[in-house]
Parts: sequence; C-alpha cells; structure tokens
Amino acid sequence: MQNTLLVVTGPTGVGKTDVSISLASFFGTEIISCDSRQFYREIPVGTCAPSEEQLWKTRHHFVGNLSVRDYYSASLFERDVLALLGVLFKQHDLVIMAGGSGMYIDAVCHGIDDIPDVDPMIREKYVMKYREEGIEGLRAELKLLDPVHFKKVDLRNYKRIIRALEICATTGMPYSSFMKMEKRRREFRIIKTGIELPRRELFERINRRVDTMICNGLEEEARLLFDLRNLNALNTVGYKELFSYFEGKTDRETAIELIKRNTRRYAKRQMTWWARDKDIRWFNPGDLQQIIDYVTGRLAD
RNA sequence: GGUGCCAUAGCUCAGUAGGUAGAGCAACGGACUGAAAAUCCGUGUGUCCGUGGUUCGAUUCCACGUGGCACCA
Repeated sequence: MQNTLLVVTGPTGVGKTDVSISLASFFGTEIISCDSRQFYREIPVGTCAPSEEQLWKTRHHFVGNLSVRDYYSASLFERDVLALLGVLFKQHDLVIMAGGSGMYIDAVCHGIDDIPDVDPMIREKYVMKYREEGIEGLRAELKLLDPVHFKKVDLRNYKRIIRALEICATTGMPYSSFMKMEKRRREFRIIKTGIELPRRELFERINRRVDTMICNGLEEEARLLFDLRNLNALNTVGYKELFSYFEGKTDRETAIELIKRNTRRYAKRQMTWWARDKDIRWFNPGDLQQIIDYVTGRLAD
C-alpha cells in the first residue's frame, strides 16, 4: 500500500482539531499540525492548541515544539515534516496533516525553491532602511539589484521587497534567479480535504471562541509575554490587540472586539488562499463519515 | 395636549444654492515561495422615513402623516 498524507485544512475556528482527531482514531494514526502559531509553546490559549486530553488521545507533532523566540519558516517546516514523515510512514500507511497555514501546507505538498538562508543582521539592515527611507528606498535598491523581480513584485508590500533584497544581498545574485517555481513530486500520495461552514456560522463560532479564550486566560497569557511583544511570533491575532490594550491604546472591550474582527478577516484570507487549490475536497465539520468514505475510496484507487 | 429640532449606507454622520448622493468604521472581493494568525491591494453595498403639492425635474422647497429627541404644559 502506498503511503498517504491526508491533509485536513480549513479556516480558523471551523473545528479542524476535532475532525482530525476523529480521523486519526479511525485510521489509527498520528497528526502533524500545520499551524504556524501552534508551534509556539508559550501561546496555547490564543492559538486554541489541542488540549492535554486531545494530545494524550492522539499523538500530535509540531505543537508547542518551538519558543516564540525561535526563528522558523515554511521552508524549515517542509524540511522537518519530510524528515518526520520518513519515520512515521514506517509505522503508518496514512498520516494526517491538519492545520490552516496555507503556505506551510503548500510547502509540504509541493515544495518551495531552495534559497540560501539569510543572516538576520541583513534583514535588520533592510528594516532600518525601510524605517529611514520608506518604501521608495527599498524599491530603488531592488530596481538595481533585481530588475526582473522589480517588475513582478507588489511594490507596495515592504515585506516582499525586503525578502527579495535580503536574498540579493546575501547571495550576490538576483532573488528572481532562485525562483524556479517548480512543483516537486512527493514519494507519497496526497489527499486534500477541507472543512468549511457557511460564513455566518463560521463567524458566530469565531466570536464565541474568542470569548472562550478570554475565559480560559488569554489575557493572563498575553500579559506574561508583554515584554516580548515585538517578536514576530507574537504579531498574532489575540495578542497584538491585547498588547495594545496593556499599553493603554484601547480599552479591554474594544481589544476583544478587534480580536474577533481580525480573526474573521484572517479566516477570509485563508479561504481566499484555498480558493485556487482545486485538489481540496470540502466537507462540513459534521460530515465525518463522508470524509472517511471519501478517503477510503481514494485509498482504494 | 403645545412648540421646536431631527429622520440619508449595517453604524455614526456629511451633503446636494432643486439635476437620483459621500466620509469614517463595519462589510465585501483579491494577491501572496522562507516574518504568512504576517504583509499588501481593490470595492459604496442606498425606496435619501411615508403620502401628496410646486417644478421640465424633489433626497433637497411646501403641507400633512409617522417615528425619535428636547422643552413647555
């Protein structure tokens, strides 16, 4: 039997965790979490990480495996997951990867180009340049160092420009020369499923879940991390709004409303990402049997 | 009961010296190969409270009605 990676994705708050644990029980397998914020062990409440009980019931990987101080990326995730799958496929024909981080899922499913790592000091240099000269300064340098990418990149998105510049500066070669955009074939079969709900229901769930997080101690969790608030891992819905409240910039009630709104917007962005992926078969959270039928049907092919 | 003010987008409000209307927030759509729960881009969605009147033409002016607010009884 061919090894299979079963992807379970869907917007935040839709109920992926429960579905994926049920599927893991049914298939007698383990779960690779693909959620770029559940990696961080300091923020379980705000990321709605699987509970102790759920973790006990089903073995999860990549949950709380990093500190918010660690650097991580989609590329590192691709490398780590492929390595882990090599081990897991010795014990399981099917492994589940569940989560909502689209770029990380894509990195595992079809890879991303090999590009050398960047010295953090170089990124810092460009962030400074952005602060001092604005986006115009970044654009001017990119036009010189990589005119090809200059024509393609979103020139109003400073992160995209900095990314290209730091590669140019690190390697001495244009960023665009590394971008092959090839889709790598994997040694295992990939079945992609998504969990979705009507927008209205999803947004109600999200609003309720934020209230639950507050009850579960999100505020206290955020307060402990206040001094680290400038770390990228904490530029996250649920934390940035509370930091703003702690700094006196908004009141508590407004901060909670903003968490809800920003989570809704995040869910919308996730759905936009997947809209172009025609390989995903969509189900409702209650359709467990349909998902099992679909997967077993595909496995029999 | 009387007088005055108000009624325009989901919300708060602008505006049209009469030519079917626009801001903020919300909402909606999209991009995205190493920060991605990040970052960036785009879009006004409207019986202008109702019914008459004046007018070539009324959301705008007039009358009445309805609802809200304030003050006087």
